[in-house]
Amino acid sequence: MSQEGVGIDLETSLGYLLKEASSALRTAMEEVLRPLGMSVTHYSCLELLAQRPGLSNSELARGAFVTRQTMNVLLQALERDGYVTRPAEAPVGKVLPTRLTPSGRRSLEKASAAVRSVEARMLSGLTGAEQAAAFGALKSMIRSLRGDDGGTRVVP
Amino acid sequence: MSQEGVGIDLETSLGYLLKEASSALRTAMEEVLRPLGMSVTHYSCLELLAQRPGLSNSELARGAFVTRQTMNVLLQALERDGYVTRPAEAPVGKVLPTRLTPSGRRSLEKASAAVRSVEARMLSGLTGAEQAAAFGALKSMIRSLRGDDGGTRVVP
DNA sequence: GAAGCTATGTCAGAATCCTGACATGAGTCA
DNA sequence: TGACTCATGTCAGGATTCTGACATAGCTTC
Repeated sequence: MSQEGVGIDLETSLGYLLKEASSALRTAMEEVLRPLGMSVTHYSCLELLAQRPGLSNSELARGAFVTRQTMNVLLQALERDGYVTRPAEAPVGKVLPTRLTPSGRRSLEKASAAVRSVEARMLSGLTGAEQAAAFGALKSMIRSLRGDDGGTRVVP
Repeated sequence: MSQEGVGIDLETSLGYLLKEASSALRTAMEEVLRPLGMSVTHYSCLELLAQRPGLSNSELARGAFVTRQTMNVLLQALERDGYVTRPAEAPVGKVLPTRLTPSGRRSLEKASAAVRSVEARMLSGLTGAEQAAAFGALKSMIRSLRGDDGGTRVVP
């Protein structure tokens, strides 16, 4: 069957499959994070800070694939609840380096374990070689879509 | 370096890479669709209808990864602008089968060509074998995340 | 036939996220 | 030094999407 020349064949489109996989992953993450009272963006922010302490608001936003404004309101809430800290004044420029508090680190631990189990389930049907191949393919797709090979990356 | 046992290593996480690739694809699609006055969901709806005429509102929502309510407001706008048609009364049950109008089909043609070029660019650095491997890996991930192998699929 | 379950279309309200805009600080170049 | 460009943090408004809820239709089971 396929298509008669017009349109994109959704059954064989890697783009559609990419969206489908990403959607399924997000749904699965939401399911395990909801009992912890945490959203995906919420978790992403904490995980980023655990690996790169001192990240700025804008860098966190890029790393979590949201805008600066969205990350800003999230950070204000996290700061109010005592999960992260930001200096009152910027040590240099306008950048406010953010750090996890012990409370934030504790909160992240449970969430991270939950997300790790989701990722393990996602990869359960793949061999190590297949995972490596998928990794390389995704890297290539991102590079091609972005146009340039360089660019600012929060997670290189 | 990597991680000291805690958390997910974002540099090697396939989940993070999946989100990154999906985000890059969405951004690229938005860029080419904006000049046509079309959003990604807008385009997805039209493309789905071109391949599966008579799809219902709920089925379109599942295929475009949004809720029924979101697709409903979109369909009302598309119907008002003459891109799709729905019968005033359901021929059977409550399901209203939706179809593209000639105007909608014309509108889709340009958008589809633009999206096709984005997908081609995305895959430009991959061989056919690599694309096939990525396809299989993504299929496996989706199957594992969903838990069951069956389930209702709009695009099988 | 009646009861129960699921799925659909739709409405209303709320939460989320983004676009636009502004002032400020750092780096670059003449 | 001064002008220019770029990035950052932040505020306000608006657009988009989701959650919750309702009535209804079909299917299954008794």
